[in-house]
Amino acid sequence: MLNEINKTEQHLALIVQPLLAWYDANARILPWREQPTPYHVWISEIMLQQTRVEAVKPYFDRFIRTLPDIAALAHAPVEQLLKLWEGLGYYSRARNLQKAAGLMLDKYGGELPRSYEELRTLPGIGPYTAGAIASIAYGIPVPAVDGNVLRVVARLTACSEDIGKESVKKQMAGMLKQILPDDRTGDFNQALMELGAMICLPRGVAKCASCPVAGLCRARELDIVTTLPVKAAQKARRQEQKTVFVILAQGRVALKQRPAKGLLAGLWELPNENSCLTTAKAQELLALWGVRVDAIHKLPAAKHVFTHLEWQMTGYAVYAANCTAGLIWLKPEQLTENLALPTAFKPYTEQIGVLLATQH
DNA sequence: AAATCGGGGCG
DNA sequence: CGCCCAGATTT
Repeated sequence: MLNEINKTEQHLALIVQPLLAWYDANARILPWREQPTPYHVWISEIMLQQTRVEAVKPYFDRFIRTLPDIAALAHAPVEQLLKLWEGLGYYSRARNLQKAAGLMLDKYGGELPRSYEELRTLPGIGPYTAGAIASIAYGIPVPAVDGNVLRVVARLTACSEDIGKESVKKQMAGMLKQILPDDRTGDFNQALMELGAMICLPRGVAKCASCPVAGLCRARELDIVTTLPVKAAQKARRQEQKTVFVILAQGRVALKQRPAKGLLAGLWELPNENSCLTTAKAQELLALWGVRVDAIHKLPAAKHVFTHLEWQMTGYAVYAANCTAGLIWLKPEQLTENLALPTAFKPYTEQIGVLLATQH
């Protein structure tokens, strides 16, 4: 067994030089590569967790302009932070970013710590991100194993094990650590990811004809590229019914803040109920909230898909006689400028302007 | 080990 | 519609 790993390692070692040469010629120009300071590398790596490069680009630029350093991040109002993160998802990433910035001020002289182990202790920094920051920002020889790397290595070595298993990730990280070129650890880690993102694409669309290490790919030899990597099928999503209210009064719309924990923690939302209500039942609930209804009409149904959850939404536009206590009433521009709203409510929030302008 | 936590792009 | 993305944390 150990012998098998050694053989695989010797084989993998052959990719280092051609991969680096390919990276030198083909690396994308990305905002966080322009001035790869530890702070920039850190922010980009957190944003890139489970998120595509193209989606991150505009968020990264705006974030760095607004909060250019660790101190600015640590001292930013949390509402501003969440507004900068609005639409990017996995909002605990933003909160953890700020917690970690505080720790850097308190414990690390206002800088990122310079070792894998210390980075790993900070909130939001797991095995991948610690490896990425350590290697890219500080040249420390540690691997950075993300989804791209798992796919690339699984194919190069014709590994048919489930890449979701922790044991498989550790085995690959162990092999990569042995072959890391000491003088270019950050470039090597990025080159593996870049190859996965540009050439060694998921499913049946890998561009093997353009791959700098196609001649070293066991999966290609065996003609099993499209069957790799192997991943366990994921469970079906839980379905949830929702009734969402756009409640309007005196040129304002009613909002409320979500709980501090759980899904979309602390973000703002349109008042809603976890069931599909008829107009009559909706009126009863509104009465319970103290809303005096002048007019109510149904809005189109909408759906929002999360990773493990699906909202089937029905909506009501409600013209109210009063601005009820217990709800927060805002003018449309206050809403868009200051508060972070989840994308899930977009089908309804984007109608607020028109609904306010409509006579009822 | 399994569940939770967003949102979007693409075949 | 299902898969996957520069994953981490909690249970």
